[in-house]
Amino acid sequence: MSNVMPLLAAFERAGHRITSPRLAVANLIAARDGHFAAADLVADARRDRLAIGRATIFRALELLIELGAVERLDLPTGEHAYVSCEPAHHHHVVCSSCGRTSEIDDAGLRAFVDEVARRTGYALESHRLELFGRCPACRSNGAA
Amino acid sequence: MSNVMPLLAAFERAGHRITSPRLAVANLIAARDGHFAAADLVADARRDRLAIGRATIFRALELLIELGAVERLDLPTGEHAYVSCEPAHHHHVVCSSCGRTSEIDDAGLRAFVDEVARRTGYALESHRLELFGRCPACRSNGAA
DNA sequence: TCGCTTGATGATACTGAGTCTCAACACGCG
DNA sequence: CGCGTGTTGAGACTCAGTATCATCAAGCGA
Repeated sequence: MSNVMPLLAAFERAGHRITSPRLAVANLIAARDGHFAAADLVADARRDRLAIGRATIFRALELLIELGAVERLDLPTGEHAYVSCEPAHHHHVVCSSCGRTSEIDDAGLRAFVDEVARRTGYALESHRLELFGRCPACRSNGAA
Repeated sequence: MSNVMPLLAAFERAGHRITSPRLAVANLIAARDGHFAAADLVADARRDRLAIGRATIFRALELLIELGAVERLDLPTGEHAYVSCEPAHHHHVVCSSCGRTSEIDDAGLRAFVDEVARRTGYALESHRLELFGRCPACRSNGAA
């Protein structure tokens, strides 16, 4: 459960209208804990009897990704998932029990990337890093 | 262009038969430079007039992934791709021009992961890291 | 207020990756 | 030979994501 505001702000900042379908999608995303699939949003919309087309949900999602307010991640299983997040470069730590994510900033990664560049001779442009494990809450719960 | 042997060895080690379709798939993979999509293999097989079913290619690929002789990676675009590689924990540096990959071992990542675990309190189980950039060859070529 | 332009929407068809099903086949073994 | 298990290929299917297109709503100038 996060806040809708950053999502709406992202729309506005980029000069897109905040229409009622977009607001609805933003609400659905904000109401979600942890990562979710596009299909989840579609299901949520249907559950709530929202008259939002599938295409619209995908479009809103795509827009938010482009604006950096939502990020796409790849679970260890190879599935794609989405998370709403701050629009700054960072990485995610994903709880393999509850699916919640935490964001982490550099934490020394920069040095690691430089080291790899030095060793391989590549001019590194971007990277993708995702960490998976059990979050503190799930650990203390001992829950699945 | 890599070697077929490790792929065949992976099949044998796990007690799977090296049948002619599997051999063919291994050859197609070995003949590939850099990463490839499953569809590429299907196309290659067709081009070479090989009588191999689509399903068989996917099955062989799945098996090789399970055995660690092939890894699935996620390109920055969100597409899935495969690369053949050593069956040990490591990460890939992918050339964004030519698609070739290099493998890197720890290179200090371990310390980084520990640091993240310390900061977030997560019990980290696995991670996924991919780096993208231009390889030395492409850099000196100035080629696209 | 009318009417135009532009962005947004929703239904639907489509694509493409990957999976599932199932009947047929091939090997190893008694 | 005849059985059992592992493998195969064709094709149907699923599911995420995209493309098409006619409709609709908001903003704006005349």
